[in-house]
Amino acid sequence: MRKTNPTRKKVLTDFRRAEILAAAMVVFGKKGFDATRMDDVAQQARIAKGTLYLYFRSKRDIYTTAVQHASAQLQALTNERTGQGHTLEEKLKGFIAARVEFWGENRGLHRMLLSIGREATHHKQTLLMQRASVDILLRIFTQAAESGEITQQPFEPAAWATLDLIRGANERRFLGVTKNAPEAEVNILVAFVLKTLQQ
Amino acid sequence: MRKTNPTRKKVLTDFRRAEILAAAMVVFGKKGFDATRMDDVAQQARIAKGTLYLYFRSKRDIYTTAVQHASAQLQALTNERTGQGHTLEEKLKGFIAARVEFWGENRGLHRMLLSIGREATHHKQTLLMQRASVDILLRIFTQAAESGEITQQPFEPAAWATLDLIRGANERRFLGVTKNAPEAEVNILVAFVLKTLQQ
Amino acid sequence: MRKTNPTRKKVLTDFRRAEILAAAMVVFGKKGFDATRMDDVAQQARIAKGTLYLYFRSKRDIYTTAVQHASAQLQALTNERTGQGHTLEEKLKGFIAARVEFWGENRGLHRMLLSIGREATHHKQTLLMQRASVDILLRIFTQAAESGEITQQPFEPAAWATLDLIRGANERRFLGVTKNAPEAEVNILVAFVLKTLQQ
Amino acid sequence: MRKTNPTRKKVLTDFRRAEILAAAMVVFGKKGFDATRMDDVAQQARIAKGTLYLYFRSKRDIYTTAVQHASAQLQALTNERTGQGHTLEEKLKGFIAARVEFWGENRGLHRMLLSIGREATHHKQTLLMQRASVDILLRIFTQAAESGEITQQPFEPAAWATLDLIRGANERRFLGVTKNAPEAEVNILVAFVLKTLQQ
DNA sequence: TATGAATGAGTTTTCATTCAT
DNA sequence: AATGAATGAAAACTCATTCAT
Repeated sequence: MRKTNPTRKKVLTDFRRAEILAAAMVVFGKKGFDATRMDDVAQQARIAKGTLYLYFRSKRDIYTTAVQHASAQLQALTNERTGQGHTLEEKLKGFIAARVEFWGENRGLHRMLLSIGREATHHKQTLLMQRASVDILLRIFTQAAESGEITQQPFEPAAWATLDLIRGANERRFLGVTKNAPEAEVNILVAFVLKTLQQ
Repeated sequence: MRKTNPTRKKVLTDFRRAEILAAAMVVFGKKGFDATRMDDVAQQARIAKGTLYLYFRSKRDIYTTAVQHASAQLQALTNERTGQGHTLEEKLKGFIAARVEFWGENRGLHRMLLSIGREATHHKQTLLMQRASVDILLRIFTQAAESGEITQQPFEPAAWATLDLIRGANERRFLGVTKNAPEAEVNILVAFVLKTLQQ
Repeated sequence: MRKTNPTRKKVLTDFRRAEILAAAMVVFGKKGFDATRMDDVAQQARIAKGTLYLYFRSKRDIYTTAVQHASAQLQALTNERTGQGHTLEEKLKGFIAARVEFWGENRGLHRMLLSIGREATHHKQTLLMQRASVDILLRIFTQAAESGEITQQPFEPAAWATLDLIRGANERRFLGVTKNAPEAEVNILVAFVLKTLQQ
Repeated sequence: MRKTNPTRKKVLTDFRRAEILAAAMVVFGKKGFDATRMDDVAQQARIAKGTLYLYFRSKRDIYTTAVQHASAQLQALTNERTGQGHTLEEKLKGFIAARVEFWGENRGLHRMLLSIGREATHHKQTLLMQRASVDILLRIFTQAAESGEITQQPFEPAAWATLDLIRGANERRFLGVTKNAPEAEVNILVAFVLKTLQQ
């Protein structure tokens, strides 16, 4: 008769939400927001359509939450990877490796997020996420300049260029255009970016 | 009994098709494929919705044709611009300028085409278009290597990187993140790519 | 090629709207707002479901418009009928006859409107309509008092009572509980109300 | 082997059913049948949604039972109140007071019951209930005629009119249109009905 | 040829009812 | 007996496509 431990309930709910988000990422990633049917998400999550609405308010709610989720995960992974490095090259490698790994494991999401969304509503979210990444890079570059590894210069263009190169490389890997191993891919990208920062 | 010159007729038809395609590019570019309504396209083209179906079989048909159209236009512009140059830098500048100009005038299309489409059906088209661009770059790079301007190396990575950088720069211009004049943008990009090709 | 006379178009649109409203009144009246399916309305109007949405924004829009329509019609009929009378009895007869006739011809609507709607959202509309009727009665009663036909008194209770009696009588007629001819019904009601106004 | 007294069990069951019915009356009255959610009823009854189905077969079953319940209660109260009176006025006052009190305490139910229901299934129930009330009134009126208090006449119209007036008065009180105290309201109604019965 | 009103299949969302715990 | 998460049928509404004019 008594309510069971509310924490227990919350854990279960969070678990279900996570399951649904995982399923949604797969389907949204494969088909995009518009072409995704709630039926598809439900089927992927192996639950009934109506159940989705016990955990999320709407299709858009699922999408938005999935994006925020992914974004947070990526930032965490980036901090972890870049924190381990000391030289510019090490930090840069960490930054890039985080993105190659993360998107490699969340391929669907990549298109969902990094190709600037078709729908105007998604632009802001995408830009915010990119902005956060650029800021991390700027910090890395500035520190390297302060420690004399590279010369001072306006780093913003190089930061954006770095993101552009990573995005392109990932896309081509996911589409099978290129077939480098992740580590090789990372090294190629690091080399490119370092060249970019040279005088 | 027939009076109308069939050629004359064809010209008219082509003209109408072109008008519709132009309208469609605007709307598809602004809203994306799914969010675009046939009503929107008709209104933009200043014709009745039903008329669209006299010139195209379906919404998807309009989309596909628009993409092919744009692709052809871009190739033509690229050939023209790169043909005028003699040094690596001149040809590269032509290549990049063609893309900055073209997409600047067809902003809508940019998202429509260069962000790898969400639906699998669009991938092929996008990749074909990119492949054509990469091939042109490879030719430019190889000629420069032959003429001793740069050292021989596997140029494919640099070619793809060039496209990545152009795409990113254009996106940011269209979204207002960066505000460089076209010429300045081109110069920045050329410099980046040349660095990329250095030892 | 030229647009046809815009008036012509408006006439057609109004006609369609009227057709849909008529159909909607029948179905809403029979089943009530919630239990009515848009399919039902469409079928009753002999058009496709989607067509409803070319003329009305939503189910509620159809309902609201139908109510306003009916309300306006009733007011007009009331003014016509009461305007013809000179004595209290004649005017009262006009007022009541208008309601017996009108609802007799729009039975469905009667339940839709006069049984105070179940849903809170409909109360305001219903009350506004009743208020308008009460005001007409008050004017009639006051004039009769001024001309000495009846004694001055607070007329509002009698006005509401009049509406209550008419509603009940109509309901019973429509449900087959009573079977008086309309004229007889009107006379009975008039007699009741006149008694009510006596000292 | 059985231990539990079946009567005891039945008492418990009846108690639960009564609790649920009370909760249901509140919610149905406030929102109407269609707009009421089983969740609402469960919450109001402070039990789980599933539990409702241990005591009732369906939403409609709850509704129907609630109506019958209310109807029986009203009849009982009416008998009690009218039984105390000796003159026409006293009995009539009892009859009306019973209805003003009862509905005042079960406001929700009022709309649920007395506004002739939208769905045909509800009509019969409502009519049966009204018929019972009319019969009581007829008895009161006939007795008064026999004792010479009023003259013989067809009393059915006056009986129905009485119900109409009570219903209207109650509705307006519940909606806040009028604000008379219950006793005042009763007196006004009695006066109206007595006038109605005069020559 | 051009129109735009009409269509109805397909989509998101709701909620009475069921059922595993 | 009680719970409340899960279900899926059903409803409102959209929009690509058709077709009578």
